[in-house]
Order: sequence, then structure tokens, then C-alpha cells
Amino acid sequence: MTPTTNPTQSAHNPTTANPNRMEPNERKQLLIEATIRCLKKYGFQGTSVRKICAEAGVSVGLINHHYASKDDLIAQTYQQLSDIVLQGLAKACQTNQFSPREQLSAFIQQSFTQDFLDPQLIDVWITFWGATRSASAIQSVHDKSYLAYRHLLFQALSGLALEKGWQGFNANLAAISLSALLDGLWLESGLNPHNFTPEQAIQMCEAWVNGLVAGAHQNYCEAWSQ
Amino acid sequence: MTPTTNPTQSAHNPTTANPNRMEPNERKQLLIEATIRCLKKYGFQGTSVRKICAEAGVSVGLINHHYASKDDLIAQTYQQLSDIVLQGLAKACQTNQFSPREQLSAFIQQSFTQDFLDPQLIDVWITFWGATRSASAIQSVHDKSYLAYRHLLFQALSGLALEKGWQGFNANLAAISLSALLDGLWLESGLNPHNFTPEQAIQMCEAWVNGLVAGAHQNYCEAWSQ
DNA sequence: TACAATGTTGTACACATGTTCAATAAGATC
DNA sequence: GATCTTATTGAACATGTGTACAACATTGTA
Repeated sequence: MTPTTNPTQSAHNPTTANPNRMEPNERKQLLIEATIRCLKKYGFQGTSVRKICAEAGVSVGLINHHYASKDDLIAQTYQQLSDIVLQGLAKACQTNQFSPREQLSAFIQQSFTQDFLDPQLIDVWITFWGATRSASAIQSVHDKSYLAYRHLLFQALSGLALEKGWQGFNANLAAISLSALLDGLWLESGLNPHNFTPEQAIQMCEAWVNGLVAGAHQNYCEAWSQ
Repeated sequence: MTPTTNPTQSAHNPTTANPNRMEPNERKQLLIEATIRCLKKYGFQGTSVRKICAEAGVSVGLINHHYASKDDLIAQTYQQLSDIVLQGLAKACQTNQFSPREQLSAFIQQSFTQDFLDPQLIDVWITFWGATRSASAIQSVHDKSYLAYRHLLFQALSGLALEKGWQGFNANLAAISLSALLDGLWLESGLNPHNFTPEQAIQMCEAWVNGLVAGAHQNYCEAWSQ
């Protein structure tokens, strides 16, 4: 499998033989990473096919060989970025030992980690949001990831309601509300990082949960809206 | 002043004499309105100088006669859009008869009026957010309008704290939190209008205020974070 | 009526955009 | 070693971009 005797035989390994030629999946991954870097550097508007290729150290024509179009590449980049964020959040709060309340705190804490608060990254995110309605490929990625995102909060909030014995608690609506608060804070910290600290962001989200426990949960009961 | 006898004399009125020639301010206003329509129709990316001019029924060169650049026109359009939204909110909640709690309800109610929930309009807003960090002209417009936006909430929340006798209540942080919730819900309703109804959005914001009153206000006291 | 000022036009320019495609070369298969 | 597949290149294409500018038209002023 690994010929060490004859150096020329190592040329048979398709991934290391020639830096110019790669397995499709590997190359596609490299292109996505270059796209992310470009989006951070130049923004959504400034990210062109040529800049992505330059960033990846690759010729102009290659994108259309591996992807149907530039939009296709952009959508798949969004997909991957979503997955990374989502996995981080899921890992943080889906620990078996955690109580529902602790899960919420873990989710909140994770949302304002250094990695997540990179203004450039948030800016990329915002531009994806901006492209959501015009590009259907991006729309479907958003819908899917937002659903998974909300589901994590839904589970924790449902558990909390069960624990506290809240009757008819609409955990879905509460999840929408908390995710809106998180997104809103995340958005604002991207637009102007100096408005509040990460600690304050966490404080505000914890306050939301505490308010829920203190009495706001009644507003999420089915009876309330009727 | 108003010659009705001789129809040819009406040609001396610069605003009505020739539909092609207008007073600068009037023309600029028309260009801004055409820009808004284009942003709604084609999105941020799809809005070009030529499309704006076509929408305004005007020649290509005219934009650069009235505005320093396309970016200048875009920034001033953002400015005007911000002013409209802000005035609507200010008018809704700055009624003298209203108690602080009623002011908050009015603000919330106004935020989810039919006019405000136009998905196309929200989409325009999002793309402005996306352009914030790259275009400094847009950044400064955002900073200014966001400050005014938050100040309205700050005043109402300060009044509430005074009424309730909350000691050391950080109304500024609470205003950030409520505005984040509002923005987050607004954003999400733009990305997918079918996730929740305007009534539910109002319900969620009211729940935030009720949670604050029920006990979350303690988390916004200076002592809490220390 | 003549003149200056200026709103408006449409062509022209230089450049950037996404995509296509024939040519090249490397790896896999026989 | 010959052949097929395919990753990669780079020039070419058609189109779109924002801006500049000379020409024209309309207004207010003398």
C-alpha cells in the first residue's frame, strides 16, 4: 500500500503525486475554503470567480468543472458553514448529563464564543441572508439549517417545560423567540462589535430564560393567544 | 403668480413646464424612490445604475449629475428608508398619554404592521446590513439610525424602571436586548414569512416585557454582572 | 434678444463579470 | 506500453458594470 522503496512509485498516489491534480472531493473542499476566505476578505459582492480561483491557486475554468455554476459553489459553501456552526452548537448542548436549563446555558455560551463572533464571519452570514430570497439554492439551505437550529432549542425548552410542569407550553414558539434574540444579538455584534461585550450578550440571553421561568412562560401557553 | 389666461405662460413654472426638466431636489427624490423599487424588484446585486434610470424614466448619465456616485445614491436611499421607519416608530410610541408599558406595546405593535412586514422591504434592509461593513457611508447611516432606534426603547424602559422602582436597572442593555429580539424576528419573517404570524411576533415581544417585569429585570441590574 | 447657468441626453470608454471550450497532461485500466 | 478517462489550463466570448463627457435643451437674467 505504501511504497517507500521507490520514490517514483509515490507518484501513483493521486492526492500527493502532483499538486496540480487532485481528487474531485479534495479539490472541491479547497475551493469552498477559498470561497470562505474571499467572502471574508472582499464581501459577497467583491467575491468573483477569478478571485476565488486566485485564492485557491487555480485556473479560472476549474470552478465550472467542479460546480455547475458560481451560485452552486456559493450555496454549497453556505451549506458547509451552516453545518460547522450547527455541529458546534449541538455538541455544546447535547450532553446527556445536562439538565434542560444547563443545555440552554451551554447553547447560549457557545453562541458567543470567540469563533462565532468573528465580525467577518458574521458579515458573510448576513450577506447569505441577503441572498436568501433571490437564490433558491441558498433559500433551501437556510430553511433546512434554521429548522435544525431551532430544533435544538425546542428540545431544551420542551424539557424545561416538562420539568417545571408548564401545561400547554408552546415550546416551538419559545424556540423561535430565543433564536430570534440570539440572531439579533449576533447580527448587531457583527454590524458594530463595540455595542456590547460577549459577556453581556450571554447575560441578555440568560435574562430571557430567567424571565421565562419567572412568569413569561404563561405567555407561551396555548390558552394565552386564544 | 398663477396665470390662467395664457396657457403658454404656465411653461414658466420650472416643475411642471417640461416633464423632462425638474428641480434638483425633486429629481433626487424621484431617483431615490426608483432605487427603492429596484432594490425590491432586483435585490441589491441586481440593482444597477441603468436599471434605476430605466425605472425612473431617465437617461443613464443623470445619476452622476445629481449624486457623486452610485454608492452615494444607495447610502442616501438607506438614509431615507431609515428615517421613514424611525418616524413611524417614534410617532407610535411617543404619545404623551401613554404609560411606559403602553409605549413599549405601541412600539412592538408598530414593528409588525403590514407595512413593516413586507418581505421585499425586509430583504432590502438585510442587504443594507450586508453592505454596512464594506461601505463606510452605509455604516455611518446605520450607526446613527440604530442609536435613535435604541433610544426610543431606552426611554420607555427607563420610564418603566422608574415606575417599578428598579434600583440600578441598566435600561441601555435592556434596550439592546429588546431591539435584538425585534430585529431577529423581523429578519426571520423576511427570510421565511411562514414561520410565524405577526400576532405571534407581538406575543413573543410582549412575553419578553412581561418576563422583565416578572423578574428578569434583576438580571439587568448593575450588581448582577459583578 | 442675447447670454449664462444648468438639467438632461446618449454615446463612449475601460474594465469586470460568469461561462465555454479546445488543448494539455496526468492517472487508471487493460 | 497503449488507451481511455478526466482534472486542469488559459484564452476567448458575450454581456454588464459605473463613470465621463460633449452635445443639446430649457430656464432665469440682463
